[in-house]
Amino acid sequence: MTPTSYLVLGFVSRSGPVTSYDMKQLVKAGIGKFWSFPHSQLYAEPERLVDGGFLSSRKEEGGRRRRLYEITPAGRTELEAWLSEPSPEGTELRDLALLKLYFCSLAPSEAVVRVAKSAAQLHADLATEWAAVAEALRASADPCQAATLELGIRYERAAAAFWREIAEDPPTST
Amino acid sequence: MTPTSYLVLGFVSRSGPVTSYDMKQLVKAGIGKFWSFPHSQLYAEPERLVDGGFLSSRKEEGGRRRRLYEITPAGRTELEAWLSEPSPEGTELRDLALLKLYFCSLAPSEAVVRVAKSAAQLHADLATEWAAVAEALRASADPCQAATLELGIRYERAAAAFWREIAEDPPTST
DNA sequence: GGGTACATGTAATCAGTTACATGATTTA
DNA sequence: TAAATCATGTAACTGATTACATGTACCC
Repeated sequence: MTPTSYLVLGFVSRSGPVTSYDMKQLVKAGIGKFWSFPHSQLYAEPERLVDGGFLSSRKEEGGRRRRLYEITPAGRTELEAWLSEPSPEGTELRDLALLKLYFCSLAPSEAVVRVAKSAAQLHADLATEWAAVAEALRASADPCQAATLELGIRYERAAAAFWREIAEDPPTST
Repeated sequence: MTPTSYLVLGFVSRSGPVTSYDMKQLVKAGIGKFWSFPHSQLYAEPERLVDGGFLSSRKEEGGRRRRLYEITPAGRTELEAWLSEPSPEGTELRDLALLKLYFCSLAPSEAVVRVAKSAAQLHADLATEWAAVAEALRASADPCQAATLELGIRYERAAAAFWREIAEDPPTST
């Protein structure tokens, strides 16, 4: 079971019979803001879960003949067990700008400033964008999704501040 | 070119002739704290870069006959171009605990509290651990590496605080 | 001198990425 | 009715993960 497996199990369990395209939309509207899941995986992964007995699938008769997925008892058991057990892994913070900063001693300080300014702008924009999304979620729907976005927003704000500091006083300048 | 490519290019450029094992150690000491690179990639990727003309390799004669890598002019050009251009991608925040929180409406609130408490402890521990590493780096060596870790530390502190709040007032309780 | 941990890789599998391709709806 | 966009997948490739395997140094 990969993270994608649990993502799919969660969507199917929460949103009833869904298609891969539905999940693609759900990703785009929420978790996908900071953890990207390519849509081809949202087509491939449910098939694996059907093979494993965690989902059942059926095809629409008319129209687009889409594949609809539903969770099985085994799938529900698996998901609930996973949700209940602590995660000891910590966070992967994958950021190419940060990797560039890591090697900034190899670059001229103008380059570092350029990268830092662009990152500061980006993270500031993302923070405001997500804040709007979270606001909408909080009002209408699931507080769990809103809470998840909240950590993302806090990260984006911290990142924006951090990159502004780097742009002002790049580590190579000393 | 993948992120791993640039990681390897950066290490080889910064630390002169290095072996894959050296890079494994470098990862472990720094960037690997929040972005994991499995050691098998640190063996595979340099070979790809040699094929592409970005690195040269030679074998030690005596002893362990290890493979040592050095950067070529083409490799240096590639690395410097990459370092100088802004990164528009943003950060991937991959965290299984956060994914669990995203689906917390499917779990009993005791489970959410359990996961949140464990995550709070974990992130608090990581924050103090990295702070020590960053302190050592700041004193002896490269301020760029220390700066990079700094964002990691801020994230860990924010995450620890966030999860404490979740544990106290889980979203499902309402 | 036997065990343990460090060091150095390889191999097999599988997931993830990118690109391609086509059918169905809407809109101009 | 043609164009554009939304919807729904498939295929090829390649990188990442996991597991295996063996050699070397150190320490008890």
